[in-house]
Amino acid sequence: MIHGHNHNQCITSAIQSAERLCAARGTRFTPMRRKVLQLIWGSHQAAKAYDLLDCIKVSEKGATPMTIYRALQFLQDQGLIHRVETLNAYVGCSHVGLQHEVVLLICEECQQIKERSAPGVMTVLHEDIAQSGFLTKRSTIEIYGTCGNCAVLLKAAQ
Amino acid sequence: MIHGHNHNQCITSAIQSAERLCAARGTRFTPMRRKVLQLIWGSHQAAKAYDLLDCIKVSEKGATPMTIYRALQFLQDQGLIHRVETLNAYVGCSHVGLQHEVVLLICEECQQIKERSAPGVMTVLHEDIAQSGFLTKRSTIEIYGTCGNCAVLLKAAQ
DNA sequence: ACCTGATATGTTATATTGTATCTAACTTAC
DNA sequence: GTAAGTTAGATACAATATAACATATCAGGT
Repeated sequence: MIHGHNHNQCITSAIQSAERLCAARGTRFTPMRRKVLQLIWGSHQAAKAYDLLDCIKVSEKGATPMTIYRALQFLQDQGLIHRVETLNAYVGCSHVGLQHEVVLLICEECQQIKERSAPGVMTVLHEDIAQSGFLTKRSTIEIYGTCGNCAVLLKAAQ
Repeated sequence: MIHGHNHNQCITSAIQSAERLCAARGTRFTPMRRKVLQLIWGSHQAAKAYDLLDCIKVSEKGATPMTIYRALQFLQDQGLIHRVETLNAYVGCSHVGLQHEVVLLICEECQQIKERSAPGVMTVLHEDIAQSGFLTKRSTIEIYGTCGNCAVLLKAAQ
C-alpha cells in the first residue's frame, strides 16, 4: 500500500486495460510489451529507459536498448504510457482509451506523477493562444510542485 | 528580413538587453557567453547544443561540449534563454527581466518559436490544479501547431 | 603593483539517452 | 503451407550531457 492505495490492484488494472485496448484494436500486446508496461507501472514515478533495460535483462538475457525503445514506442503509440519530456522518462497513462490532453503533475518531494485532465482550462488556453494566430495541434504540459500527500507531511514536520 | 521583421535589429536588441541585465546584476556577460547568445538569436528556431558547438569552434578552436553547456547554463540562470525540453534545444527569451511563466508556441511548419505570456490563463490553470491538492512551483509548457504566418501561407497554397 | 578568493574556462574522460541497419523468428491471412 | 507483414535479436553508432580536475582571469582589498 502506497499512500492509501493498493498498488498491485493498480498494476493489474493497467495491464487489463492494455489487454482490452489492444484486443479491440487488433494490435499485439506481446510478452515483451507487457513486461515493460508492468515495470513502468511498478511505481507512480517516472521510469528511465536504461533502468527498465536493467530490469528486463534479468529475465531476457539478450535485451538491448532497442528492445526497450521499441516497446516504449508501441506503448506510447497505443496511448498506454506518457513520455515525461523534462525527465527523459516514462510513466503509465491513467486515462487509457480516453481522448485527453495530458497534464502531468510531478511532485518534487516524492517524485510521484499524477495525470490531470482539465479540459475546461485547456480550452481556455487554446483560445487564448488562438488570439495570437497560432493553431494548437498538441501540447506538452509538465507541472512541478508538491503533491497533496507531501504537502500534509511537510506541514506536519514543521 | 524574416516574416516582416528586421532580424539584425532583433539580435542587437537581445544582446543589449543581456548586457544591461548582467550589468545591473553584477554577473559577467563574457565574450563566450555573448557569442553563444548571439548564435542562439541567429534565428527564431531552437538551437541544438552541438550545432552551437560547431559554430563556436570556428572562432574558438579548443571549444568542447563543456564550453557550450556552461554558457547555456549561465544564460538560462540569467533568464536570457529557454530550454525547449521537447527538442533538447535552446531559444532566446523574448521577455528578458520580466517575471513570466513560459509558454512556448512551436510551429511545425517553419520551426519558429514564439513565447507567449498568458498570465490570466496560467492563474486559472494553477487554481484548477490546486483543487487536486497540488501546489505548483514551476511549469514546462510547449505547444505544437501552426503559427499565424504559416497558416496564411498554407491557406494560400490550397 | 601584489595578493587573494571567487569566477570562468581548458581539458580529458565518461555517462546517459536514443537510432540505424540488417537478420532471424514469429503471426496472420490466404 | 506459404507469402507478407510484424516483432524481436544483434551490432554498431549517434546525439546529448556531466564529472572531475587543472589553469586562467577578474574584482577588491592592501
